[in-house]
Amino acid sequence: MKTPDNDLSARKKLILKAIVDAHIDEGEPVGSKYLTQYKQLAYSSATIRNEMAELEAMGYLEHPYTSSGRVPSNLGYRFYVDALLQQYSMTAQEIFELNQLMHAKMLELDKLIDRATKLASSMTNYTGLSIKPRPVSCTVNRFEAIPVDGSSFVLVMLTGVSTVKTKYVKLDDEFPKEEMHRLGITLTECISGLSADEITLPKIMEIERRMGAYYRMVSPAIKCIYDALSETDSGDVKVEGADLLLQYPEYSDVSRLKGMLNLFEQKDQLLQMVADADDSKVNVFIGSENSVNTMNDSTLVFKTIKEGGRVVGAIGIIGPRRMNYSRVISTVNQLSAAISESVNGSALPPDKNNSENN
Amino acid sequence: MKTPDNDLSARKKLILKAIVDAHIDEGEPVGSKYLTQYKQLAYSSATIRNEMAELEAMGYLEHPYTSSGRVPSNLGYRFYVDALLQQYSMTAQEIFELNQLMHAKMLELDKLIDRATKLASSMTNYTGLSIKPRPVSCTVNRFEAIPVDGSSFVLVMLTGVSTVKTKYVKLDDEFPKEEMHRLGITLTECISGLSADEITLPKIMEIERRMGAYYRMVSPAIKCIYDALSETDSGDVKVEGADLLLQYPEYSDVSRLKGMLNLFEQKDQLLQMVADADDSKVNVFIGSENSVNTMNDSTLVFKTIKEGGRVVGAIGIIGPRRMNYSRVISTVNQLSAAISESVNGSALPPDKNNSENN
DNA sequence: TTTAGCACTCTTTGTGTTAAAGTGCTAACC
DNA sequence: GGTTAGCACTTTAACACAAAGAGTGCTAAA
Repeated sequence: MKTPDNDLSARKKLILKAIVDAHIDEGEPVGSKYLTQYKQLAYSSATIRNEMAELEAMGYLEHPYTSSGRVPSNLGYRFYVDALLQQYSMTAQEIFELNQLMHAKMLELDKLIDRATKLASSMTNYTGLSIKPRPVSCTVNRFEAIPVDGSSFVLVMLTGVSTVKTKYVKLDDEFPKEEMHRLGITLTECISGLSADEITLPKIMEIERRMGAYYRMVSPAIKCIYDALSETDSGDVKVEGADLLLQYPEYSDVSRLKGMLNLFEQKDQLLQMVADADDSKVNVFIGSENSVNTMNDSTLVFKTIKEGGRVVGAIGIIGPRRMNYSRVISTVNQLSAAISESVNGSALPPDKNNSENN
Repeated sequence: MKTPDNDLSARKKLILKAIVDAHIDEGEPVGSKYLTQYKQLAYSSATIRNEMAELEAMGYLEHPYTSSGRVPSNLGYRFYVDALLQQYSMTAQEIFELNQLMHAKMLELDKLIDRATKLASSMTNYTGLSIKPRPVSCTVNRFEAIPVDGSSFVLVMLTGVSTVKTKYVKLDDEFPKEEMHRLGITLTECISGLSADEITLPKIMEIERRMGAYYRMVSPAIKCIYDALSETDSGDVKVEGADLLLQYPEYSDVSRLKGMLNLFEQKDQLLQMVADADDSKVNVFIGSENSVNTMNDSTLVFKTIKEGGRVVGAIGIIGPRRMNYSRVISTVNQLSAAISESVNGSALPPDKNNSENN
């Protein structure tokens, strides 16, 4: 549901923007009298009152009760984000920190996303979410078996998505170390690039044949590969700076805080949102848009990170619905762009900031 | 400060235990009248009242205000845990789950600790802490360099503590893949078993000499090794099930919840506690024992996990001071014992449960 | 030594009152 | 017609105050 700009007169837009800005600053419902102090609104409180009544009728504002200032509705915030928001430009310090991150040359995606999320959280002062979906069809490009002792080795798997997985494999017997090494090579030759369900019995038999007398190493290794490829904990969501929520009055209500902490534990829901999201722009879920009803008064801003066309993660910021959108959106946008650049080698231009959902 | 048993008459002990039990069950201050319903206490409320007054004078009980039932003090809980608690025995289901964990043969310590913490949290219904200190003198037993492309490789490090670390190393130039492999072997030969500060310039020069014309691969690799060994985020604390806190009324007070969430973010403090702790038994920090004042009304129970005499991690449970101690202590004890067994190969007998601090 | 009884203290809960904030509407004004 | 001033109305927030409830401490009796 796109909200066309021409629904609203220029003055209504001005007033709506002023209300959202004021509410973001003050955290409290804003009244008509308060708005008269804005020099751009050279009208009396009564005029503004009339406009506010109309904006409310249109669904952009809400009344907590019969008479105490107005608060933007989800739709109001949505319009603000889509049409009224002006681009935040980063300070020198912020750009510096961002460059720091990019020059770390920490090319392992997992760690990169964690770091970026931490940075995003500290830059915005909201809680960060480091999201790493485990893609359904994860494949391994290269296997390497590193002997630990005679009867066990570490299987290192370089996946297609700039990550490294390791599994400790315990064998039932003693085997020569050279054979373990050879197993790695054989696995790479036979099943690299295949997803879990493409590793068929004939393939496994082929590997066992190649391993000759040492065929009994194969089965435990394959089991571990299955585990790694179809990891039961199907994705990972790390929460960075949950305590930051508490500085905002909306979370001094225990039940609301509870909802939020619950959301953090139900990582599936977050992963689902990321999976369903538009991966070309910054996504902004305001309030209870998009079904997750626990976050009725919160907003989630995130952008996915792609590698070779595949979504491999996302960094997000979650905070009160009354958040500093321009700041948060541009931070998330810049950081995810920085990571994509780092991972894909070439710099993709950051997307336009605006987004639409619902 | 050990509390000798003979400070208290048998009846006082009985009453103290009854008070702690009742308070754990009900969550509210307990009064003299309430206690008369315990059939073991065949006394009138007045008699119990007198005893309670004395217990309070001795410091075992506290008065929230002039007149509303008593609550155990830190000292009261301490005495309860040290002297009055009887061993909780696990149900068949719990033993089953525990065995499940042990049979997973997931020999990577990190993952093992995470799994066990998750299990401990769900078994006790309190928040779990998966604690992995980065030992000061972390050493690498074996290096392996796995080429990714001509100018980068993944450096896999098998550390002395059953963990695997990987670092992505980006080189400034193109190098043959065989040389990358040879670098791994050379590193293993020259600096395996050394800690970060033992990797001196002569050693590095030796490695460069051995790599001959390819000496320029060495410096980026060494840098990564330094990073890995002295990882700035010097340890890792994962919080499992923070939302479980919210079911306990002590955390419906926002400021207390805030303190707890804060504690979760200040991982250093937790790591310090683990580092200072007695590693031979289950540690129980009750209330504000041991300086961490943010957890005034909470208790932390944890036990370290040792491998080859070194503390390599800990699993812990944190919850309201009014927690089910017997349950929590035995769960933590069993799970950490199971991990130690799994890691050290041989089964160490679980320690005695009791503990003392402060 | 134990118990019954009672006065006392302190919290909790509910109620009524007042002040403040902000709206909605009407009528006047430019 | 758009804008403004004025005023009645509504609702919350804050405060005080009273009544109820719970549990103790103490005294005196069993």
